Amino acid sequence: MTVTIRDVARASGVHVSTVSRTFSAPHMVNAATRTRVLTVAEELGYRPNRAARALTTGRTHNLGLIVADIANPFFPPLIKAAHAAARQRDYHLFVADTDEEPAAEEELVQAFSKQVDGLVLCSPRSSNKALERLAERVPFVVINRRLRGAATVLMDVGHGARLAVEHLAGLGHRRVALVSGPAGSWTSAEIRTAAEQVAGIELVVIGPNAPTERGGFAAAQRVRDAGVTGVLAYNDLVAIGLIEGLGELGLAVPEDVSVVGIDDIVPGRLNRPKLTTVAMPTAAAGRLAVDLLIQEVSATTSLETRLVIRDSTAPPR
Amino acid sequence: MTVTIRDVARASGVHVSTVSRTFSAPHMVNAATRTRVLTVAEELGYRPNRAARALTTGRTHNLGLIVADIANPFFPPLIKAAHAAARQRDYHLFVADTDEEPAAEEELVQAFSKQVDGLVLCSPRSSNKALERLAERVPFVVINRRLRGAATVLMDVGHGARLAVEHLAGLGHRRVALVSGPAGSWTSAEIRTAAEQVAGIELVVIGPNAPTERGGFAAAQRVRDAGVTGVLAYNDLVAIGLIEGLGELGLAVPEDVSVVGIDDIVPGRLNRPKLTTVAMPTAAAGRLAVDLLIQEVSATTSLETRLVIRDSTAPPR
DNA sequence: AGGTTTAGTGCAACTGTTTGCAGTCTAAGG
DNA sequence: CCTTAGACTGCAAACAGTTGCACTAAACCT
Repeated sequence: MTVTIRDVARASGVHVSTVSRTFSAPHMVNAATRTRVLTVAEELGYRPNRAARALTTGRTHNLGLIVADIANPFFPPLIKAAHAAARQRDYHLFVADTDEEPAAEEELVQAFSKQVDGLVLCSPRSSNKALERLAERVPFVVINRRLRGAATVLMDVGHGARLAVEHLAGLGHRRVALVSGPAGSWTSAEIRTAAEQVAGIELVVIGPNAPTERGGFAAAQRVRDAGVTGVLAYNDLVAIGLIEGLGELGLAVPEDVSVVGIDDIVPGRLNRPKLTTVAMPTAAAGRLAVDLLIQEVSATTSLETRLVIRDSTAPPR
Repeated sequence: MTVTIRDVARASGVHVSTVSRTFSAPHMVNAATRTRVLTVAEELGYRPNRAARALTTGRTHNLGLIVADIANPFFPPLIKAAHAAARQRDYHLFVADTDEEPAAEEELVQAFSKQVDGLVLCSPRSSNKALERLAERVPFVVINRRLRGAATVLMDVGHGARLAVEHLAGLGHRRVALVSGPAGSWTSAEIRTAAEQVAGIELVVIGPNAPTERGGFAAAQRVRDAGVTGVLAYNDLVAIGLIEGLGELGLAVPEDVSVVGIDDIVPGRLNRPKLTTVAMPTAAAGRLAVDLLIQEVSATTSLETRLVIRDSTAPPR
């Protein structure tokens, strides 16, 4: 029914091992036989059975990608790029999501570990200890989290955050709020450290907050009370919620308060105001992570971010 | 190194076949032995090797999902739901994207066919003939396309479109444009048929158009020239582009023209105007498709859509 | 009591590929 | 002309499970 290596062998008058080799080690077989085998294989419609191959070699040619939430607009470009990179090297990609529950993370890694050659973890929330334990089961590369010993792809939010605050400073803002993210987030810490380094700015930190519109909305009150004219939000969702919340309090953006987001996930041209934000190289990160994984190189990479200035920032009045 | 079924067999004093059965057909083995085997397996940290299992059974316990573009906000909720449904039944999901190129579709199916037990195709663009050919290679279920012989999950856009046009009619609009989608799209045809059935409305069809913001933007001119007061757009992206385009021509939404989109993909509360649109049950579709696939039932299902009324529609003035 | 079902387990063949080892043949080196 | 190193290719044993069949022993039936 399904055509196997044996059928091809029989039809082309060679031994199965030769057929096997024309696919997995072409240089070991004579050019003439190789082309013969290949044409016969083509005619018969032979496709190597990956399960069988996996069984002998121990490599599945599958990779796993674990993100917090597939439906979070931050991730799809990353997933897409990772997928493309994998495909290019004849790997396939499983995508899983933890639904923002750190507990699901370990469980997923366990479930995947036997059937992938490696894993990409995006902003994992598990403890260092847990991650080190998992690293023994299956090789992985981490995105947006510093972890000694593991290959790492970082997006330099720190740099982006500094650009953002400098942008606000340049517009004349002197008192700026940082509406931070969830406690324990590497990204959030990174942003804060960078923001604090900008000279000539008085920084007030408001948080921790949930990294959602709701979280931003809830922070509006405190932002107003802080008496700031500029805000850097943990991410775009928070920024959106915040702008909405400020509106309820009678404060207009950017007229009364300037707001900068992070991630650049807000699509569409319909947004008012269009959000000034820090664009993240998500696609590059996805691609790179997969490349590192396949080539089994253990490196730490830091990707550039950039500030996109739109309409949610203006000089203070 | 890796612990196999044989190690478990030895350690628990039974034959490998018994161990195999405690995992793949528990009812066939005595309760006492079963628990003994299970505890031994647990102690040894045994995990069944899916590749080996796939080799003998011919079933990989993997499914494939092919969409046009992972990064298109319409799909992630569908992917997420499909993934969750698969996981629940101990299946894993490969996601692939065609990058909107119909040619990539067939190629992907080919590549997947040997290593998945089934495929979910979202709005496939290949010809009926090509699809029928592919159906012989691997079972699949189709989302948003009618195809005899294949299991099908439809989202009832027709109904949604009718609701939308009736909503416009109810507001007092008499002349309405349908800014349609790409030629050959099942969805676009469906929308048109439904829209034409609404009584008391003069419908002018403008299109075909690219299903993008750019496409909508480009259609603005013709919409103005058509002298309509209401518009139903092929999807939200088109609607957004159109609103932008109308703006450039000096027409305000909803004051001068009412616009209804389809898909409900525009997130965030910052949009002005907030788009009246037809919400699609994408998550339900993803879940259902996977369920149908796993259970190998061949059915045609039609999922309800609903109209979400926001701020982009108003009575004509 | 004798025959028959039934539950539980063992045996061994089989799945499709890879790969170390051994053999053959050719061409180059001495 | 003999030796030897390559270049190819064949052989057969893995890889980690599943499954039809045979077998045993206990339970059931009349």
